[in-house]
Amino acid sequence: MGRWEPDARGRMIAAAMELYAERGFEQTTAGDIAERAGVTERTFFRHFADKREVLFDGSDVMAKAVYDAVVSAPDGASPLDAALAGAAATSAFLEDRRDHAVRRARIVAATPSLQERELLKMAALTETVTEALRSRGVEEPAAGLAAHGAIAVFQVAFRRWAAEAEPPGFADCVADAADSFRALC
Amino acid sequence: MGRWEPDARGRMIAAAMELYAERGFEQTTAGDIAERAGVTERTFFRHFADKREVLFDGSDVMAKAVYDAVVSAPDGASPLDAALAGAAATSAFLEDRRDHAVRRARIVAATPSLQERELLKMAALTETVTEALRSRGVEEPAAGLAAHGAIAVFQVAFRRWAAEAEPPGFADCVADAADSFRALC
DNA sequence: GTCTATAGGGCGATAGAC
DNA sequence: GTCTATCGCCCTATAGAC
Repeated sequence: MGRWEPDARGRMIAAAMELYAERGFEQTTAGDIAERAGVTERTFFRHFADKREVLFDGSDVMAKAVYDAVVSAPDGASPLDAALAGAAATSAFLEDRRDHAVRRARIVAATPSLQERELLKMAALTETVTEALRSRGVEEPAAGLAAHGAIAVFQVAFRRWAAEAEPPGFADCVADAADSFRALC
Repeated sequence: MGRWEPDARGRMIAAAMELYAERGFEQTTAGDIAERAGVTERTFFRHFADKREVLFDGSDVMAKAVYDAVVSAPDGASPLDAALAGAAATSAFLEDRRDHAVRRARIVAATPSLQERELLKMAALTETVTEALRSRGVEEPAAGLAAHGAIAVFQVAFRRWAAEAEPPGFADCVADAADSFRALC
């Protein structure tokens, strides 16, 4: 056992989730989070660029997995199918954490400033999928449009998965949303 | 002529565009903008909720036009076609202001925090289109997915229209992007 | 760790329009 | 007189600099 309690980062994330849920994002100061986590305010800002970022830990790990899933989709897959393979890959990060995902989504939905950050991450993910498609030889504008479509499918799937009392698995929600998307055209 | 110069709001918007372009968003304080516009910092914040919002004046007027266009699309139009009518309606706000739109887009693209706000407006616009589709009797998830598709088409169309040296009209860019989108499925 | 500039909210005073 | 825009000063928290 070292000089500090272990997992300061995890404690800060947990403390932030609690406080944002209890009293709201704006009513929570960085100092409040640090205090509950047993660190100084300065330590909080060394781990997280800003107060929002604490709710987006690990989003680049998921982005990497999405990229790999798109790149390694079957050779014959259409641009849309390859992009949708990326959407499906997110289920590994959500399937067994529904409670946490729903609580987090509730906090984000209640706070415009957190929605903005979430949308920026989604836009970055769209860019990631676009890049992965281009590495498969897909040209613009098809690459960008297929990526946007896959992200829309993901969002619609997540909303249903979070809202329903007894939802099917997340992967099934993605598959259903993908079918609805294909039916559009 | 009264005590104050008229159109303080317009002067603040112009001053902000200039300063954000000259020295960047972060390097510009609200006081700088206010000073150049001949008002106090406090007046700036009375007109705009925050430093970002000054670049999004009139976005709700456009949202209203988009809503109306979707609602009044032909009776037989598919959900996607109705949503795309909304995307086409934005051309009235852009067609004759390419220079301004491009300068503004350049500033936004250079600043993550402005991108976040832009994405929030786009998400709100997606919600607007979704609502308009629902008022036409379109059910979820088709409404949300068609709305996302139309917004993607808009964004792809805008990017091309802004990037090309001698682009066709914005309406043509939307039509071309819509064709590419339909080809996805 | 300390120090500081800036964002952005609260509030009362003031000056004009009506 | 009322209503509204602007001002000026006070405040705290964020987040960057040192």
